[in-house]
Amino acid sequence: MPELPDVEIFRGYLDSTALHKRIESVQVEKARVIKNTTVEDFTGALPGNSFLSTRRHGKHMFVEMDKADWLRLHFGMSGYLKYFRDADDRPEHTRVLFQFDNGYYLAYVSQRMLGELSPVKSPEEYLKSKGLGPDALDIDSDQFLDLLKGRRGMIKTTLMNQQIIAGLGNIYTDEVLFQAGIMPDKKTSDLKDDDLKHLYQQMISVIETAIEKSAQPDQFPSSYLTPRREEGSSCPRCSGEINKTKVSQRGTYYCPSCQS
DNA sequence: AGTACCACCTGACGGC
DNA sequence: TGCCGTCAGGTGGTAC
Repeated sequence: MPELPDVEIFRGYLDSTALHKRIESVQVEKARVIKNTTVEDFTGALPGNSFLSTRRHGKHMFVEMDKADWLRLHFGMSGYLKYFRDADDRPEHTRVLFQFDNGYYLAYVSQRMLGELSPVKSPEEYLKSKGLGPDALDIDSDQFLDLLKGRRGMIKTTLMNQQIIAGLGNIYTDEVLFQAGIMPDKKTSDLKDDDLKHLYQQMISVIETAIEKSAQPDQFPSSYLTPRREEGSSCPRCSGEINKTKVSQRGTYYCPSCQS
């Protein structure tokens, strides 16, 4: 699930559980998820630190440490965090485990191991080095237009490009385009300014709604497409059939009569 | 600039 | 029951 709203929920979860607790030890179960440093340096640098604060940019989460570099967490396609005390509650695919001096643990879980953790000097430096675009919640309508105008690719591809705008992935891009009534394979350059303004409003609305609903699709408004991502389901607006296709090699759901 | 294709991983599911 | 292809909400590299 980890797109912008999911990562924002993870951030709030870490804030309300693991902040300001002294790290006693760090256990790396799968070295593959640690990037830009060795497992030894990673596990050696953290004990004695506390998590001071968190930030999020797009799908990345940054954790400020009091003595070491910032910690960057990315969740890939299957990652999440879990704070627990009893060993029985330890999630199955725990890849990194932080132990605090209050006896609790924070697990970084990633079944498919496509996520990653790395130390970074600062969030800004990392974002710059990767060329990430601004966070989707950090731009206004005019900036959105500037970022998208003149793009020749398909609108779904453009919205999912983290170098243009950071935060939207496959699921939420489909939802935003459904709410905006725009076909995912429409060329971005074919959209009028008014279309882009409407699209911007829907993007903000979808993201804010998703965060408000804890990124749980079963709590989304009944007008949302996301809980109906399966072939043969019916459109929440017109009751017609939801179609599935591929855009940029990704499974794409849309309503052929509500989107054009 | 844009796109197709492959790779990285694990696991669930449907067909045979 | 077992094997196999396909697919899954991410990203990065390569080749055209």
